[in-house]
Amino acid sequence: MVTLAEVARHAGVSASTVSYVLSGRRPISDATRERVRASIEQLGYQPHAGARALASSRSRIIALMVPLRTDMYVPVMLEIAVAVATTARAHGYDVLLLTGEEGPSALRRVTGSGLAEAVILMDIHLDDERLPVLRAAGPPAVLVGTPSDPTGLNCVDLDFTAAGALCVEHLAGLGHREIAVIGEAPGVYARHTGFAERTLRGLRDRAAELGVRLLHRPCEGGHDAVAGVLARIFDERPDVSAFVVQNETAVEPLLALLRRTGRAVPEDVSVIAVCPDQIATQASVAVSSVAIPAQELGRRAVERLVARLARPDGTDAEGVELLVPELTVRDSSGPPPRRGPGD
Amino acid sequence: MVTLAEVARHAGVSASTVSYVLSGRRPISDATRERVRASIEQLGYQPHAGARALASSRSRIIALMVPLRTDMYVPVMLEIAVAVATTARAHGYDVLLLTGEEGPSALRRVTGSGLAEAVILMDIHLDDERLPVLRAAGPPAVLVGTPSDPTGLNCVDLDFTAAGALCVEHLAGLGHREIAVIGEAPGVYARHTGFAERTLRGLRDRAAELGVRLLHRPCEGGHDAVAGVLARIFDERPDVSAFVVQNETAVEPLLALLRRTGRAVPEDVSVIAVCPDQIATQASVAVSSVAIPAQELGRRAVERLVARLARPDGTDAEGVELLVPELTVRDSSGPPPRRGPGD
DNA sequence: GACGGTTTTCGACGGGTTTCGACAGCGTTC
DNA sequence: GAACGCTGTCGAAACCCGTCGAAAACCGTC
Repeated sequence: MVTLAEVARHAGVSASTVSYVLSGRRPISDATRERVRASIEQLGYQPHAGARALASSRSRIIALMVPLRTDMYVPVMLEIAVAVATTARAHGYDVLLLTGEEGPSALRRVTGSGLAEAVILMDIHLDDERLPVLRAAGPPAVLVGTPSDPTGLNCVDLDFTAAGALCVEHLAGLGHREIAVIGEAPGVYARHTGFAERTLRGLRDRAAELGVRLLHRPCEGGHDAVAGVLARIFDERPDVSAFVVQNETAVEPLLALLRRTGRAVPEDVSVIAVCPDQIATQASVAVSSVAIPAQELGRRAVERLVARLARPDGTDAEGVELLVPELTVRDSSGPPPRRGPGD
Repeated sequence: MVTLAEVARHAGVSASTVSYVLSGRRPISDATRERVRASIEQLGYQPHAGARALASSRSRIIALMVPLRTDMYVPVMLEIAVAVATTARAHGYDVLLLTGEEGPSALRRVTGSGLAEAVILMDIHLDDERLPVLRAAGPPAVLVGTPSDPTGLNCVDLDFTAAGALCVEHLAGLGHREIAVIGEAPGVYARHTGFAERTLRGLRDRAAELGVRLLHRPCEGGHDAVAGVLARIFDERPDVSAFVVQNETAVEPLLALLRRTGRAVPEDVSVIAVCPDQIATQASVAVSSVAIPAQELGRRAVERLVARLARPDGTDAEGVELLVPELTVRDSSGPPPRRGPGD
């Protein structure tokens, strides 16, 4: 392995000079710099990451904690992770992949050992057990998601409450008075996953304001589960004329089931979803949807973190950064059917 | 930050003793060990990762390179990644997340700088551009997937050729003589992605052996794309009685389209897929499928790597480890319809 | 008191980063 | 013209924190 000392010898300068050429933390004459650069090139020198981390106490590594469960929003998760990785690289950082498995202690481990300088957390629960670690002399952190009390924390999230409201507004604006919500799997709510509960609140609050009836049912993924939930919904509320779906795996089954039971979308029933655009556009009916800006979330999380790490005084511009949801109207939503006198 | 020296002082021993308590590379008396342990506990000591890596020239980090494109087999990718991460942790390693974006140079970077000791590569193309880097004095590596020439490389993969063969056998055994294959997006074949091409070869070879006609069509994801491909297939080969699908996003659309065009599955048409079990079981008809053992692949890749790293002589038990595919028969495959004389 | 075995310490690394100071070159000043 | 200060470059050496080879200290024995 080539070391900095060898480069220095080769270029006829001292080790510190090479170091400064690399870091640019002090001016080096053009001639020297070029000579050093050439030596680095020739010898194929690469600074040793460990030595660097030791000497500078900066590892240039960001830890990313993804949920262990891969039972929900998988494409979104991966897309965020990839966006985090590429954005981090653009800023000279690498990304360490942590799963939720180890729990909060993983944070202490990678942070306390100086392995990672900062962390990004995904799959935030309202009362997330990792938060105490962060608040107590924790490392710089950004949450992708929002807990119930974000005080002292740094969050980036889609405004799911607004997303929920937006869905109801759209449907109410079209004339729907009775809406059903097909949600995530029951476990997601049981864990008090932030985005799911917030969406639900947004839906309910705006529904109440607009005098729209709302029925929410959690739903496991897959065709059969959706079939069961759908049957129950129509049983309880035969007048439902619109669905809001927040469950990637339920979109297509719902469309199929509606079709099979003779309900045309959007003529008889409207469907809108909170899901990645890919799901919405690839469905058998292009679904009106509120997109989940996965890449944007990942990118912003890293940028916040990098900005924070660049600040030498360690001040934390805490706060929640909410992205404004946007509803794209496609082919699955329209006015409710006119009810004839006999209905 | 607490250092090893402070622990040593606190416990009244030398630094090296603490180090040996930690590493266990040398016997330490019970009394001393306990004292040191207590001090570590009390002070909340955590060894500095960088210092460790520097001194031992082992970073205990494995780099995992995932494809940048998140356009195919997303759940499988994430599942493998998560399995890699958890298995690695179980062996004391952490995982660095690389995207394909940087290309082969990323391998040089993390490896040359001693950031990562070894790498796991996913999304292997037949003539992958990262392979030269690996062969030329490369780091320990395991590929999840198989290139066309695996000489000198370490691969873990599902035997996709056998998987393809298995599909044809199953259908031929049921009596089908005319099979259509709905494949991955054209881009996947254009890139010569290993698993896609191998599956295809397995399908074709066995079809030829068994005298079955086979038609292969790549297919973008999504309902409309599948509709187009399906129409073309029935146009070219009206007698197709079975489909093999290797494209996560095409399974459900295919089922829906068959239903809509009045073809019952499996009475009129059989469908089998090469896909994760979750997709197969959650579809509107439980699909007979060859599972993609994502977790197993991730786990084995790490275990091979760890075994290799543990070998002090650096010998490489190279070779390709192929998992035997298993076909699970569900509700989507059966004998072809009997053809009346008028057909 | 020498000896074998076990336990512990000393100190030299590993490869960068950064502080401090040396030195050169140049313009001022008396 | 010598002394002085300044800026712009660079080098020496301390330091970051573990690891591990070599050697010392300690124990009980013969």
